[in-house]
Amino acid sequence: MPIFALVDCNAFYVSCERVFNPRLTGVPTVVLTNNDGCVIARSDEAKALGFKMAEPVFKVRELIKKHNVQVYSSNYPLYADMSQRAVAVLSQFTPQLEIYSIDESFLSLDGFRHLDLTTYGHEIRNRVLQWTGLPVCVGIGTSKTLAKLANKFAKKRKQFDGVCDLGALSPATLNTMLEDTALGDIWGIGRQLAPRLEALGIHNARELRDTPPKRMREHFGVVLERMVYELRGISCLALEEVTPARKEIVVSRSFGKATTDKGGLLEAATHYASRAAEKLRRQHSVTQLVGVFLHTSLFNTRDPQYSASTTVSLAHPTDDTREIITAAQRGLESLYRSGYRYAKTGVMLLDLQDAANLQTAFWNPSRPRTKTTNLMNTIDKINTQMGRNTVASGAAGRKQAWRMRRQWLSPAYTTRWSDIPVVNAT
DNA sequence: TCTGGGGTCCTAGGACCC
DNA sequence: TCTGGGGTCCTAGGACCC
Repeated sequence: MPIFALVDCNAFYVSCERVFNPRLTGVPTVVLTNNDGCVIARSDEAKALGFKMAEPVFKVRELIKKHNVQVYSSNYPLYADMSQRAVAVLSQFTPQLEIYSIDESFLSLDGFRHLDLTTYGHEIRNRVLQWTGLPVCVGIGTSKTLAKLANKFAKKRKQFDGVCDLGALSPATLNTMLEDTALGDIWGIGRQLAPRLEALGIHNARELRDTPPKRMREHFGVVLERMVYELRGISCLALEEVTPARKEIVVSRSFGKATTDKGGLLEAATHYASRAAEKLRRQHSVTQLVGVFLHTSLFNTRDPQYSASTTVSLAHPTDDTREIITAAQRGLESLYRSGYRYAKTGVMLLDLQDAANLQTAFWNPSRPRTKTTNLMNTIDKINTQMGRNTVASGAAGRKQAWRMRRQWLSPAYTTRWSDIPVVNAT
């Protein structure tokens, strides 16, 4: 039987801010989504004050003011860099690791059965904290689903002190803990599934575990069937060490302020198209189908609503920013209707293929591949070294009135020379 | 006034084929 | 008047994740 550990960083974005701003320690702090729209990370103090996950900021203005809560805009370059550092530490504890998200990794502990895994978990926890400044919790179990659950116990129940190995618990204790676990706390059960399970008389994790898998398959399909096995400790979901190439790439943003202006929309689409093309090249893929969508605000019900999407096929597979921009602009032109206040647009790259596997005959004969590749590589290199958008399409605009709000952005402490913190020793 | 962004997997149903 | 069965591929939509 495999053994998995899930290592998850506590309030990751808030913790990243705290590493470089220790003044925030013990102070209620929240981090917001892009556009400063919703709360996505909360310190323990903020949770205690009643801040909810994904709550819109305008609903909690008073609460922020009343308790002098510290507010930060999302600083993704900082979080991505801190995430890499944490993974580098975790890699010292296992040869097999899956980066599951920016703040979570699955570790295979198959080769460490001879150790006391709870102790090992504490070593992981201590070293990540000491070397990166990030507090993490560790959950250990014989399936990914159980490791996720164990992590939740490690986080919520003080007696575990941040590390919970389900294998170290007696069956009776585990049963009680599963009975106390709401369906929604299980990995893979969301808002829709929970009430449907309740209707079948299944109310907690233990009852789901003890349901015949076949029954779940009949009612919900293979996903829930697998979940029952996973809860029984029979692993169905393997560790994925190499991140597979993305099957689609999406770049989309809500606007800082709704716009009626076609020019602004085209600028935004151009900007998103070039960001998407960068991502495409980074994973060495090519696209032959570019999707575009735009819509008005889902929340402003007084304004007339409009939502549309389309795809534009390309004659040849490509990773050329210029071709992708042209396609995105054409798509947007065809969708645009005047008289609406648009809140969001996005560009998708679909039908992705591995560039290396493509036969030369499929490339655009009017654009020699080597020339395109050299140009794109050069642009990517410049933008990596000199900062994003050092070289960019003029059609993305200079004013960028549509760009997102980030009112409370912290410095790029680890990724921009001018922002590196200065330490004074006296 | 103000509500994120980027993904995956699965299923059902239609088109089409032999 | 009668009108199979099985397979694949594609797409849209639902549900979930962080």
